[in-house]
Amino acid sequence: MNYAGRLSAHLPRAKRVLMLKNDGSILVHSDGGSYKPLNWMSPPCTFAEVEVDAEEAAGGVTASWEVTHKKTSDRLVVSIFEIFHDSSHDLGVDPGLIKDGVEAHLQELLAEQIELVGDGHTLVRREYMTAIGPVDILAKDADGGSVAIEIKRRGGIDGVEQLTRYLELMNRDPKLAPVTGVFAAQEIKPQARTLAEDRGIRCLVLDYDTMRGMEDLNTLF
Amino acid sequence: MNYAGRLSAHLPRAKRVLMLKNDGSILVHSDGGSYKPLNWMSPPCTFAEVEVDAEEAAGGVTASWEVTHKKTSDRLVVSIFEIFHDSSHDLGVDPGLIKDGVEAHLQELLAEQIELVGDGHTLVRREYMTAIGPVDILAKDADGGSVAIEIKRRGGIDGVEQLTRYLELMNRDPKLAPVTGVFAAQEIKPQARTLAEDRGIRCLVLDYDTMRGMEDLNTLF
DNA sequence: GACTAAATTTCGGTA
DNA sequence: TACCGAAGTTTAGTC
Repeated sequence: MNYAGRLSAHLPRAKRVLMLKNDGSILVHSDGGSYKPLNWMSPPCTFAEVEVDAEEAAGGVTASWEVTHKKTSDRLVVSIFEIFHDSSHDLGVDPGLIKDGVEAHLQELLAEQIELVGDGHTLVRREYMTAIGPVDILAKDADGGSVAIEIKRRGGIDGVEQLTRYLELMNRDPKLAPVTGVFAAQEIKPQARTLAEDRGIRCLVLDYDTMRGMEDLNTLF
Repeated sequence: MNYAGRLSAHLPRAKRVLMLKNDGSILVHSDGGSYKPLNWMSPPCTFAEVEVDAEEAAGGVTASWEVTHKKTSDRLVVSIFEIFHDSSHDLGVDPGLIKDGVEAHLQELLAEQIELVGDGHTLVRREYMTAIGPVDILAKDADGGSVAIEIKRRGGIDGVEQLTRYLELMNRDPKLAPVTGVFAAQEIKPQARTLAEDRGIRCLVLDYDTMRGMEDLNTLF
């Protein structure tokens, strides 16, 4: 199997699972690893069975598939030696996945429990818009100073950079300045913490389960 | 189907393709989209068939699977209503994919053709280590000034941020300072270009095919 | 449609 | 093993 497109890749002959989807896309899976296939072609693409030339046939190839992307020039060529099993099914339209409990939920919880950021803090608003994008939470501290909060599930350097950009911009606005920053995440990487604290940004580790428990209490009483 | 772990997710009843790998992991695919499954459990994990209780059985559930992660508490519960087709195969160990032509190759080519950055430029070294990570290429310009080059396949804002961090640090080093920055990519997003130029970082669009052609010429002569 | 940021990211390399 | 950055990332949301 050979792929040519954004890179070139070759996959040696072996027993594999090929999944052909209804939109012409194809996945080539091995018996391990995570959900990422060894090789694939994303839709929109077209599937075509091509003639096997004499040389290939002599090498044991019984069929050859060519899957080409409709927009880019990406191309995947599959050489079939032997088919151990073949099965086709009509699946119909999928109702889709319902998710719950991602970053948005963390943001919601922290907005409700803004005192976790510090005593006397009050919520101004969630998704406070700036020229370069929305700040997750804007709050005020006990002294009335602005506090910009960036929330992440896992806090890395990129999140600190993002918050730094917001702070830089917001501090140019005389109605808001001075604005301090809080970097809140379920888990904060050491390098991100170092960078944040070096820039005067406070770090806050969030316990999702505890916060959810608090919410349940608030609902009860 | 219900997943509880890093988030909670529910997948309504529908006809789907379930792939059970040898390591106990499971993928749930629909008939469209890209290679990412609707739901899954990554290895290492254990697969177990559990008893169907009376209520579920009354609702049409014929089998129930529970896939649990071995380290985290992630759990995926699959309720089987009907099996349209079932097939099992031993795939053996996979030889794996051979890749060629990624960012590393771009870096290699630009190091060989460093004059593309500017007349009189010379290579100092690739993967120049700093305290916060390796700079892709360190070079010197015609006047002997240091030049830090960050290479990306597709140049976005995050790449500019990365280079900015390196430049900030390197300019504190009297042996290197002043260090100028070059942001090199096959494609540079307009917003990334604006940000880079605003910070005095030069942008350089690389033509992979041309550079590869040059390499072929260098190999010939 | 272009671009940004998140992802149950996964994957590979390095300290 | 932990951490960081790239990925043929994919995906979702916003402008």
